[in-house]
Amino acid sequence: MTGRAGPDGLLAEGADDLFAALADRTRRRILVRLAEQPDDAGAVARDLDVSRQAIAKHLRILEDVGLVGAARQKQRRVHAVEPARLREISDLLGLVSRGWDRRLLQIKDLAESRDDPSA
Amino acid sequence: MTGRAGPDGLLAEGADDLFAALADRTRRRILVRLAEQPDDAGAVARDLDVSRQAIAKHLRILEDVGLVGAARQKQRRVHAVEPARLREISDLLGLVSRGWDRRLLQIKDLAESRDDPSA
DNA sequence: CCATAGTGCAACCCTTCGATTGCAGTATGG
DNA sequence: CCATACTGCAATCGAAGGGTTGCACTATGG
Repeated sequence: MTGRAGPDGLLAEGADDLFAALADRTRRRILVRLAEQPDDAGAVARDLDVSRQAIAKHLRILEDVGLVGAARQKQRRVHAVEPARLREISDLLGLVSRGWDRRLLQIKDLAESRDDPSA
Repeated sequence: MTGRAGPDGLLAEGADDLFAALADRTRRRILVRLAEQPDDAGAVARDLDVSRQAIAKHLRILEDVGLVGAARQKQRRVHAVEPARLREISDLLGLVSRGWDRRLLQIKDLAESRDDPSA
């Protein structure tokens, strides 16, 4: 996403779409469903009890951020979770949290000094 | 969140609120801002060029999911990022992605066999 | 050739939610 | 006691987005 480690990764260009994609419960259900079994939109829709078109929209979003991939099989479009992309994300979050931990060590002291009633 | 490792963590009860909290760009900006410097709603609002009330709402949400903590200082309410909670989240995501990686090794083979044009 | 099952696009409803403004309450400091 | 600077709640506006239905298109398989 950035290559730089630290809090600013959260504000990077693609971060918005990525977090937005993950924010929807139905999309997360789709991810879990696809992790169990790659399938086409219709099959997922039947399992999750949502219309095929709604699932298709979600799949489009998940594809756009690289969380799932798709491949044509005859007239079907079979979708599957993209593990590499997934790994990327967890790594990013790891970096962010580590960066914060580092910063927050100083900040904690700082905050305590500011708590000082002498201010 | 669950204690169990694996994709299902994404569907856990609190996951919705957590991802929703992280989904908003302004809230992520607030987190970064607070990581640099713990402060009250008014100060953050001035920096981010958003109304104080809007910031206050966001802070409430961030508090609810445990991403930030607050402490009274005289009449001020000073907010700061909660590193422990942050760590929790990245750990969860790590578990999820590792779980998926494991599953997806099998799934990849499966998908490739399904891609087989002889079908 | 026809029935079937998948896709993709578009229009629409309705709920959610981010942001604003306004006002009242509370505590600090002169 | 009064001015200041916070806080907290409420009402409102507008945009975004999830879900639905409907229709046209394509390709497989009898």
